Amino acid sequence: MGSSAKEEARIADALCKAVLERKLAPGSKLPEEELAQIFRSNRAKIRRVLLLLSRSHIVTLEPGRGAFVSRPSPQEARDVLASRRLIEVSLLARPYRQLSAQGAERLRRIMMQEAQAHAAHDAIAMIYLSGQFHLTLIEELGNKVLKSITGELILRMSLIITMYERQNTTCCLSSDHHDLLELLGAHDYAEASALMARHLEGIESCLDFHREPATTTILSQILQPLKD
Amino acid sequence: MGSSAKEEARIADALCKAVLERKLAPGSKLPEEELAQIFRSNRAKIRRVLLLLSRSHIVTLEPGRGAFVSRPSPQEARDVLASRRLIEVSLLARPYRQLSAQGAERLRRIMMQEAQAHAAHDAIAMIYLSGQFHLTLIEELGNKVLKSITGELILRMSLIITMYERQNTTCCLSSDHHDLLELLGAHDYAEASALMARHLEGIESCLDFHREPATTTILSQILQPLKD
DNA sequence: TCAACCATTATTGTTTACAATATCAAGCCC
DNA sequence: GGGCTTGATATTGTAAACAATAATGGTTGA
Repeated sequence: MGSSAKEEARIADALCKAVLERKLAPGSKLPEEELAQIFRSNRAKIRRVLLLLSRSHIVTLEPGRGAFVSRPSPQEARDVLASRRLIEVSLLARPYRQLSAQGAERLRRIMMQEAQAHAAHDAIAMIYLSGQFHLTLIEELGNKVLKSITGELILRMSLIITMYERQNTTCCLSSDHHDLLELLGAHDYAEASALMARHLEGIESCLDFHREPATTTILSQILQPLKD
Repeated sequence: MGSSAKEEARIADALCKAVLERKLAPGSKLPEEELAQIFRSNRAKIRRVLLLLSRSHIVTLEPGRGAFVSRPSPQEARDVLASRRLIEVSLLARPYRQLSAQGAERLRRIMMQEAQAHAAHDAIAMIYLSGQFHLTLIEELGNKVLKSITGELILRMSLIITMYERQNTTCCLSSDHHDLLELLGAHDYAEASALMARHLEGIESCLDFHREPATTTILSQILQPLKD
């Protein structure tokens, strides 16, 4: 059975989800044996997953020392942010196609879930849904390749925000998503693009690259609930 | 010694180079044992390389059947082309920084090599240098993340062109690179961006997605000279 | 008391052999 | 004769044992 790829995808997704939800802090060690136990897998599969994640810059492999959750440098962080800005802002300014009725509906549905998560003070759900909103937008106005590229950038942004976020800041204004959808419904892409630029700059303004955070974080209880 | 990563990078680079130079046709089978012999390596390393290349969409792993050079579908091809166009055209329109004197010098050097390759009718060198020109441009006006993203897209474009190129067409007008550099030297980014759009559209117009090409290609003699 | 050194332990990296699967060819039935 | 089944072969996939390396802790000597 070719279920091995599926199982590895499951493990990789669980790790990515943990990164996305800010549970796995940058710098955390990822011991192979321990991960194998947590996911009821074996070292070989874990090893392949870590190799793939290292290619996505989510994990850093240090030869002889093992795998760690990546700690993007300030420069890398700036580059990731700027790249994402370029893609999303430019796509909105000149989308490959108009936003369809179904597309608008998909986005509206996500936005409503965001509102629910906001009301429930579910920060984790809000982070996830915010990403989904952006990715769906890109898929609707752009294509799957851009979506996959941006998906990786969003994942890296999670690490960046975890490392460099200022205290007492409330990032990710979900009200922007509402306004964005309204502009897109009116096919005012120029204004939507400008709003997206402000939206992303808003996120960036919450970051402070001067403080070198001591994100030595630990693991097993945090990952334990992921195994199912 | 941590030389294993280096060796795997060497093998991956050789395979990518072969794809770039259109020597490895899409659909070609990549048997692990044979690759191990060609590169004087072992199956385990080859296996890791193929896994990584599959993540870059250069190689497709079919469970139980092995690794093949990817055959991008017409839809994937269109998406890759459009994504690259978005990134390069947008970056030129609003670069992160002005083109520096050193940057212009780097580009000029590549362009001169292109002219030499053109004079020598060295098609392979021309393909490689054209890619280098675009990547250097992105690094100078943008950043390393965008460069790496575009590098992967260019690699995928090689597969696409191999599969869908019309007969008797001369793609990649190197004269465009000359004009581009001139516009950038004058800091006329709007015009440079427009030229880049035409340049990339020119490449796309050489493609024909209707013909399903029988690119069942073979391997060992083609890869043999790569082993050194 | 602290620092350097050495032995121990744990973790990673590699190789090997083995199991599973797909491919191919011949034979057989229709 | 064509297509299907069946066995042989080759290739991929997996597991386990082994080797190498880095982290750990304790000892020794100043």
